[in-house]
Amino acid sequence: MSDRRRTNGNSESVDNYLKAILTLGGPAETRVTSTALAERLEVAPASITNMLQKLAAAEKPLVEYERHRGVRLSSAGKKRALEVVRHHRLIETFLYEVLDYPIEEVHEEAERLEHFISERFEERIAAKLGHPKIDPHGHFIPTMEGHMPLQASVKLAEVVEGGTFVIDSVDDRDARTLKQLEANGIKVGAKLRLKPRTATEGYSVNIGRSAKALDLSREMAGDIRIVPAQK
Amino acid sequence: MSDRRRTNGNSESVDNYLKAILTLGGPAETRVTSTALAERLEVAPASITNMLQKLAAAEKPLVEYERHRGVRLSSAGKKRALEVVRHHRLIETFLYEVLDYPIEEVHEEAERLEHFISERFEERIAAKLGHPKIDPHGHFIPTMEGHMPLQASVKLAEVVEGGTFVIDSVDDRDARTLKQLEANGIKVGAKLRLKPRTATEGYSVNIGRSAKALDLSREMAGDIRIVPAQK
DNA sequence: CCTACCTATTAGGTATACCTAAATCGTTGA
DNA sequence: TCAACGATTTAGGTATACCTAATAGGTAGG
Ligand SMILES: [Mn+2]
Ligand SMILES: [Mn+2]
Ligand SMILES: [Mn+2]
Ligand SMILES: [Mn+2]
Repeated sequence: MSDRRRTNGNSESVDNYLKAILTLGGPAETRVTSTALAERLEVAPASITNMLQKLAAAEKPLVEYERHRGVRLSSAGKKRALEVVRHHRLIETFLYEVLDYPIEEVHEEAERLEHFISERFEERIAAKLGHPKIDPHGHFIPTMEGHMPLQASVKLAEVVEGGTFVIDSVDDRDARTLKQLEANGIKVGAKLRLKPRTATEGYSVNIGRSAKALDLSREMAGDIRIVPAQK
Repeated sequence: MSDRRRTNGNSESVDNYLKAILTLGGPAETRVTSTALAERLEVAPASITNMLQKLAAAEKPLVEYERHRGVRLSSAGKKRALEVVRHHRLIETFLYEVLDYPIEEVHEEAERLEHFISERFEERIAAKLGHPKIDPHGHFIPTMEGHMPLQASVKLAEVVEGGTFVIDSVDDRDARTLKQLEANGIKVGAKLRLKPRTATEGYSVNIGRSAKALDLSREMAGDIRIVPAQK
């Protein structure tokens, strides 16, 4: 099967590069370095350079690449990246809602299947789920047209002032941490009181109306995004 | 992604070879020729020879191969082939029952996804469906342990005497023909009266209690399997 | 302003899974 | 028996997507 490409025409690898560039470039779509991609994709830097040159040289380039200056997505590349993200998040939602997966296991399965489902499959699970806008981790699901609102939340680990917050979303990539969060009642939509941070201290929070303070590991704090609670 | 292999360890290609050998070898597990595989998999004969030698030479061989004498599955190969068939048929059932796919579209999607789902996914859709034994085309779904009853039905195209029959199963690989069958009410479990065949004639049948005779194309007749009606 | 040092690219390889063209094997009919 | 023919295998390539080692580029501190 030399043509290990799906309906759309990109290989699984290419899809993963595009998604990584989308994520690492952030909403500002800043250029992404080879090293950053190498780390994210767990591939040697030399391999990254190779792939980027190939993607940039294609008839219909998926990225804009300048030697030694990093890459950004072309509009075709961005379109495809958002489509893959849509697949990923719809699949996660489906696995969680319909197939009763544990929250920490949806990501890995979605990471594989996102590349292989047809447009029909995408459409059918979206319909079955009532065209959801948010996945089980609190992330926006891009629309069929490739639109996605930008995230207003901030990383808990970066918040200094204390206060009451609502959990906006959690990172989905580390199953272990995600399971710990879940076990401590840290899930999307939950309320959380955060102690003001004093220099060296860790992160001490109260979940919901609990009086018991919970000390978050650095990992946990880094994987949680929050927004100020209403009023 | 040089390691384009799933949880289990075989590539998509290898899985497809194993499945083809299982099917072409039939219940008697006769040796399958390179040519037969080449046709089935739409791959050049030379490529078949290459792959068979690789599969036979592996530490844990998936096939028994003798130069110029064809291949058969080893017991490891058979185990994996049945697992892939189980995936395929569970996915088809799922697409049909849960996602409301048209019958003629389930096969193609299953053909891709069968290689990429996890054991958990397999288990969850099986549970959701109530551990079905038969897929939407009337084919047995191998059990988790790798058992599959053998098919008692015969090809309609090979039946000479007339009589009343029940449609046991239909071939799933040609979407066009399958759609035609469906459109004519030819579906699993339906009753069918077949005129005795006179030498050159085609296949004339009545579906259900219909008085209108239907002339089947060679294609259609070849894709239907039937069993004598009870009593 | 120039060297270290880190980043990135080039060069040269590997494995998988294909392909075409050129042998070679096996069987069968004269 | 044996030559011819079709089936099968061998030989030699391609494309994708990786890798390691060697080289070159950029920049920040002295
Ligand atoms: Mn995810
Ligand atoms: Mn992926
Ligand atoms: Mn099928
Ligand atoms: Mn398949």
